[in-house]
Amino acid sequence: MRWSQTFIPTLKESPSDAEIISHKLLLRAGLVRKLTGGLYTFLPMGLRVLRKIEQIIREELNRAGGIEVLMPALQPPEIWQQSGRYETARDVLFKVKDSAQREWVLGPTHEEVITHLAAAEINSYRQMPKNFYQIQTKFRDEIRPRFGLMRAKEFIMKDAYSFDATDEGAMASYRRMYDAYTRIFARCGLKAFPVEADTGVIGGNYSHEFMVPAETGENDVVYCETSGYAANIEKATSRGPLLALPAASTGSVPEKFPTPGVVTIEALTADPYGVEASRQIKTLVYVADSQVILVLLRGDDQLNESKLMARTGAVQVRPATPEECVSTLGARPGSLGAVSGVPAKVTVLVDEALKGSVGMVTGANEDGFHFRHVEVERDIRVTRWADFRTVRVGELSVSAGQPLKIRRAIEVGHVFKLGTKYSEKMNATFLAEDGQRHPCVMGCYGIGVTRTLQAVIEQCHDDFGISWPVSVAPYQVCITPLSIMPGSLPITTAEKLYAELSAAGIEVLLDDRDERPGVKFKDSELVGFPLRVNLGEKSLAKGEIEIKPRNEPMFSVPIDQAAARVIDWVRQQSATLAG
RNA sequence: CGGGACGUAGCUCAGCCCGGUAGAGCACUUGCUUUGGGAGCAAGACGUCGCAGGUUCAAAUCCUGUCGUCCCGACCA
Repeated sequence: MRWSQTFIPTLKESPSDAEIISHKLLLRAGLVRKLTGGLYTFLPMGLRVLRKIEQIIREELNRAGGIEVLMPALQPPEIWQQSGRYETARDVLFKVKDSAQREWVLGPTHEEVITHLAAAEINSYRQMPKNFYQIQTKFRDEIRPRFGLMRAKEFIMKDAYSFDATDEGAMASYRRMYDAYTRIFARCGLKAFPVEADTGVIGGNYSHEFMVPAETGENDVVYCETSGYAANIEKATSRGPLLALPAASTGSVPEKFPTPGVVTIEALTADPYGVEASRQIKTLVYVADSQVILVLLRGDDQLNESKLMARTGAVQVRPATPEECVSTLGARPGSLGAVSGVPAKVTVLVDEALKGSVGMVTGANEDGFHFRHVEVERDIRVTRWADFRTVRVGELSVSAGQPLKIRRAIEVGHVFKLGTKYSEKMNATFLAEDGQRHPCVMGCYGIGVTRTLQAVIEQCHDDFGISWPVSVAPYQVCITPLSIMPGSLPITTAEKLYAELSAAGIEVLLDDRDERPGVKFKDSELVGFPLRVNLGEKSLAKGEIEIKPRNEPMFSVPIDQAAARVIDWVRQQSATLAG
């Protein structure tokens, strides 16, 4: 391809609505253009990268036994009602009406469609395992699209769904996909690593997210370098808070004392009270699926809502309003406690960090008063103990007892053992060897294709622009003649090299624009081609061609060896990425 | 949905406080010069100042509303 024939609108300056580096580079390198918030047009260079990532995904999934299908993006709401997600996924569902005022759903994912298919078509254990996948545009009614392709209203996703006759079979399918994902991201040149993920209301222990470390990511990953433990902070556990609780009881009974105007943990730590946050009990009132519950944490801990949902099985949780607090406990937030005045029907969930705690301070359910000398196990009616707190950096890992670290990351993939949640609801059953009907055991597996593209940029760039791994680069080589005067040595040599490389199957872009060398150099570095070949009068006169890998120093080779050296370089880089 | 900021040329932005002929740089067109790291000179084209009302002799500028964008938060199947 010739530069003048394609369309690469590069920009010197970043549009002001781009915040993070990968978003700026997407625009500056002419890969995409914004139509409106969360909706982007892929231009030729961006589309080529996208297709390459898709191709890597296809190859690896096919190798892992996946079979490609294509499901409708437009879906009837009935199947969403059947699975129950018409309600639970309400906030992200795009709905449209046709001319007859009939409602349709634009699919954010396809569990319902594929399970509907399986229900009709899979009747025997002999038809399994099956693993269907597709690469398709998804729609999600994001409240706040941001960061370019990272979080968009419309995005391309690879989604796969496995069907097995047995739990062991489902685990094997899961493992195959986990391994395939590892290879896919490695081939894309991405340093992505799997972390344990929250399984939400479905439960179970089999969910991993593939994370790309990046400060601009929207996830916090907790990890231990010694044991290799890594988990999404929604799921992560530790050996508990670092600060130990006081060992000795400070009094035999809870004692009420006045705390006028004190409504925060922090205010109680100040004079004249001087109660450290770790000696306070934080009493949170939540509404879990319309049920009012209390959650008690140590004052210096934060509630982890994902854990709350996982432990209670609630589909939706939210903090209670001040009015709901008053009607339940008789006091406003800031003076709440569970020592007295808790209605018998209200569930009291207590974080395990409070186990054995004595000499604690908590609200008295009376505005302006707190209790001191509280012993949780003695003075509070505990419905259930569990882990509800958010892990903090430096706490010790459960397995190795070493300090945990936390870092930001971009989620690019997710593997999830679903079990029979959807197959039961949508009646996807089969006849097993034992002559009985069983629900299929399912797994689902997603890769954000457009997000992966941007994650590569986020990870592979420098001050000059993008630096594509050769496996996903829009073109592997950019030939840059410094003069395009017809008949001049640079352009004739360039044409010859272009023909040789193309014949060898190398993807080459020939920068045939009538631009000054500086412009061509800057543009090729901005767009990020892995290898550039400079053809200038001076070096050609010496019988040499300059080869400039994007990330390595330039070197010169004799003209007649140039094609072979370029081909070698590209093949070597490709081989490295292919593992 | 709450809090904040911003909408002026294709892009980045100034002008707005204090109302009076709509600006700069980059990009674009033409010519000349230049030709190994985002060139120089000259000429040129490009705008209902987001939109709608209002105040005023007069509104990019002041007021009200509205739409859009971005940031923080809430949300994230």
